[in-house]
Amino acid sequence: MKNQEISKIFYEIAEYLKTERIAFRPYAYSKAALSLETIEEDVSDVYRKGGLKALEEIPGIGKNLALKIEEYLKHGKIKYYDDLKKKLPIKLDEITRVEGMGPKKAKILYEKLKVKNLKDLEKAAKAKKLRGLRGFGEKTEKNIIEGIAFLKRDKGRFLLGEIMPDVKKIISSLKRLKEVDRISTAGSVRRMKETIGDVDILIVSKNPSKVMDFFVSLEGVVKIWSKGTTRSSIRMRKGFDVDLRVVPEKSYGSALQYFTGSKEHNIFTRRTAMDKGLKLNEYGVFKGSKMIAGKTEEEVYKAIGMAWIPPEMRENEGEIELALKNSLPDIIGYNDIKGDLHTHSDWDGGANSIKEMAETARSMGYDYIGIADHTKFLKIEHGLDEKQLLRQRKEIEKLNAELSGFRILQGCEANILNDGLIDIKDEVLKKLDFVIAGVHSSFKMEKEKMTERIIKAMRNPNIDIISHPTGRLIQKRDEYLIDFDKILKAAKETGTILEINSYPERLDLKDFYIRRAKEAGVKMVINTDSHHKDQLKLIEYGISQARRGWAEKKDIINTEPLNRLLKNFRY
DNA sequence: GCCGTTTTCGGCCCGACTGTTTTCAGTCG
Repeated sequence: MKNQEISKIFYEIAEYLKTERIAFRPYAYSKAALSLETIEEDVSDVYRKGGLKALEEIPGIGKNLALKIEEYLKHGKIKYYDDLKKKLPIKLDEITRVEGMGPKKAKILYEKLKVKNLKDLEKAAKAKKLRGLRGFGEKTEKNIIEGIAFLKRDKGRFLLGEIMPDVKKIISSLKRLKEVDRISTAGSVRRMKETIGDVDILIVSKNPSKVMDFFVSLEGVVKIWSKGTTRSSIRMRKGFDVDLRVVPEKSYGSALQYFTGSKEHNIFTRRTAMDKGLKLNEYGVFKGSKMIAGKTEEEVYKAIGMAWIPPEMRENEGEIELALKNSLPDIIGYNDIKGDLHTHSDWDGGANSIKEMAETARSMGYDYIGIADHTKFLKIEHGLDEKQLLRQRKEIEKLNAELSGFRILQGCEANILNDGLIDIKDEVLKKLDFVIAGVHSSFKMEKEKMTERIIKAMRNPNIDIISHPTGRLIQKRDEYLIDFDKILKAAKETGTILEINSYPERLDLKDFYIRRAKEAGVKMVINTDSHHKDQLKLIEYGISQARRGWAEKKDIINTEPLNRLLKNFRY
């Protein structure tokens, strides 16, 4: 798809234009770049079907940019961009990734010191050549060296599940401060995005300097980027940054709305407000100079004619249109799950016994738990064979006899072999309460073969659930190649349930696919894939992913009580 | 360079903070 390539070029052009101190045109280019990034259609298709006219229909693309897109599609390059690069032959995108380095500083460094890339920049800074240049001093030099070190160490984004425990700790420390009147996370943490760049926190306080003093001296702070009375920014030992903002009580709601984002959501909400003759910013909603809302998010959204939108949905993916009509989906809540169906016990090398897993599940208020240990093909995971599964069944029956008001279900996480067959005999699968099947080998199959492989497993009437259906590991491994539409069609036909795996590096299905599954009428289940009883609480991330995919309670089978749940299983 | 029931010109987000200056430019969100 050419969208991303062209989008990247437009973003770079915007940066180049900033070095020339041109006003507004950079803004137009970045807006167009963002637009290309987010549209679903391939620009080559758009152009093929409707030519330049159709390109101009894309928001943010006018005559001029349509021509540049055409040029790229035809010749694989854009002359305007090449000329800009010739004029300033440096790796702008690379250099501006360094915290504190923007396009204008980059230009100065090229003109004075011939700095062209990250390497040159590091060399010059370490040789103390930056200090003395206009706008540069010792501190800037030091910050640049540290910024480069950070870039080298990390890709800059963290898994939600990786930093959420730290975020909760920071929030509860701040909450204990008597100067803090109100507090909330904002930004991508509040939207529960699968990866987080930095953490935003918003508070109301009548004594901000006290709060800021406390904030910058929190346990684990390794660097103070900035400290003021309305905003401070720190880096934690783990490597992520936290931004704290203090806002007045009367603007808390609008500030929360503003800083929660996403950027695209905000652009659209502000535009909607403008259409109604109102102005929306972080301080409130204004009619002329009169403030008509701001204290709570609910009243802010109401003032611009919308229903309150759950943070997880705020990505400008159609939620605003629905909020205007007051017809947002009633997405699943964090307390709607009645049991976890994908957990591992010490039978396959997990940390805890079946009984311990069940007790933890029960203490979380669940009505049932499914034990789904690996099966024999996965030798590394001590997979169970037919005999062991039948023995395990006896033990679970015994445990259930001792329990009332709670039920342990026996499943297994069987392997879908390369040919789509399952590594456990059907007559044994039939005896279990439910069966999960997943791909755990040969991830690099061709798309068609992999799709066929999974669909064949779905057609086995003993298979109820497909675990982590796309196989991705965030920042580590891409999803395997599958035709998701075909998978959905087969799931619908066979009544197979697709898993939303809550494991922080999986989150599989991801939000985008969840939404498609929901639209296709395919049922899903939110599981943790726990190998330890403490991991059962990871369910929060599966639920947030489901919310980001607009899933409702009725789309998720493990929101149902036991008797209804069991009807979803075929044998 | 885009956009438009405020429509073909004049807006486009702008405030906070740092590090440099000696009143402000650059960066960030």
